[in-house]
Amino acid sequence: MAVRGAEPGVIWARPERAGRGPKPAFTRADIAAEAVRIADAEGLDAVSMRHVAAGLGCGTMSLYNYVPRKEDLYELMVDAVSAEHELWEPTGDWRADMMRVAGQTRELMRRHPWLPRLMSPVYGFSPHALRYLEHCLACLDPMDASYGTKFELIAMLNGVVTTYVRNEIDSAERVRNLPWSEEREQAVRLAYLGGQVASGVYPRLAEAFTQDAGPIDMEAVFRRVLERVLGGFASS
Amino acid sequence: MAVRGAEPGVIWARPERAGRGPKPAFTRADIAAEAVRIADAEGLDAVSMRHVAAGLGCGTMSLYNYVPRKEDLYELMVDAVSAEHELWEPTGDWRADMMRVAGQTRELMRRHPWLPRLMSPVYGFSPHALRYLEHCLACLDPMDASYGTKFELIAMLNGVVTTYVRNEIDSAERVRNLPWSEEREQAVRLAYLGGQVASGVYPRLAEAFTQDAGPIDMEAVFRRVLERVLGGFASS
DNA sequence: AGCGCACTACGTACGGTGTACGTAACTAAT
DNA sequence: ATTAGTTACGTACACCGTACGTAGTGCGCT
Repeated sequence: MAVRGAEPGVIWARPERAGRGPKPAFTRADIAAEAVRIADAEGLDAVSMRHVAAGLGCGTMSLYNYVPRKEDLYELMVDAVSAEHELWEPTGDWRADMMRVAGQTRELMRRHPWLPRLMSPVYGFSPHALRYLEHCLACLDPMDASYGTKFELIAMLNGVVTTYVRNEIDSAERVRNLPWSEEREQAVRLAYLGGQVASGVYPRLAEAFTQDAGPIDMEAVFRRVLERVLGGFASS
Repeated sequence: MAVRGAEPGVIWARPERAGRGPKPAFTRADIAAEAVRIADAEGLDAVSMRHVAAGLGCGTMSLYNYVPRKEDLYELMVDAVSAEHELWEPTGDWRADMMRVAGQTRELMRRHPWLPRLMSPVYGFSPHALRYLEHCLACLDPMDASYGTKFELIAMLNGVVTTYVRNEIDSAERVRNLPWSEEREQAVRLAYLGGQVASGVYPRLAEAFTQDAGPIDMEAVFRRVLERVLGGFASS
């Protein structure tokens, strides 16, 4: 009888293929690809064990031979798309390089809108994540700082990008999924907000809302915020 | 017959009490408090409509009179604990004040470890969130910047704190929940990581791991990172 | 005063989820 | 050839969110 999930931790630690029984019908890559396909097409919530198994053309429980828990399936997915990170020869300008890294991460998340929800530093040690980390460190070679500081910078940058893109995506998705129209939703929200602000309890918010009427250039905000973060690290 | 969820958006827009029928048995605050109690005691996953209803001593479906969708229950929870934010008279030193805000947010999230998972800027307009925002703006009065920049700063700070605390909590929770021992888990992870790093494909990672042997002072890291972010905004 | 209606309350039911467990087929090592 | 470890997968369980129907309640209007 199989060990059935008694093994600890990291899925990457166990060999993909055990020597003994009949040869597996799928690779981890197959499974990850199918899960990613589903998530891209129908959203993360559509990624269920049954659904993925059906997509692969096998029984639901067969999946558990490859993936001990659903969490591990998520980990496979994150690793799979992390492979899309394009790596390049560092230019020597670490700030520019890190900006480029951030931009790529952002593009990655836009291609796979479910990524931010799964991004957690706990998943930080998959093979492709290691490649990515090494690449970041290479870009940071010219930076005069300890590895500790560099890790802080990388974690920070990832965190900021994740948070930022998550906002973008979540609001967009929420608007798309709601049954009533976007205008109706926005009208209700604005009416409520206006009412609250008009109460006089929030004078600064009130002032800000009369002031900031124009639409905001998200692209510019993104770049500016990142520049600031990098600036914070450069000065030290 | 009741309207049954055909109303759009924000739960805060609809009045807590309608004039017509029998008076509701609970307030939103009651419901939020119960949900928070459960989440604190048994984790966010234990917060189900059935569970909350049982805790309140009413039928499951009765909850839907107060809370159109589960997402709104989450929104109530976030607002409820946001009330714990202590507000003070700004000191005039906006960097110090914002550091204090961040520290409080962190404490809040440690008291309610499920908070980071629910924190999303989409929930940014609950009554207590507005209070919090106004307070931040008050702290930022001495800062020479547009409201746009100030909002960017606040969002950024929240994002960083959330990301940071989420790491702390998620890793802790993961370790606590796993059936095998922490040492075994860490041993497996380290063995795997060591093997990967020893392959020679990640020279910088290898160097970093031989170097950074000591335990890291999370408190110091937290403060340092925040200082950097604030520094990035101060210089502009 | 009394009618009607908007509201509360709540049981039932449906379609979904993750996954524990039992069983049968298969193959590599002994 | 035997056997032990693996793969495959169907069944079953305990949960989830919530659509819907129905009964009771009391405010607002006529």
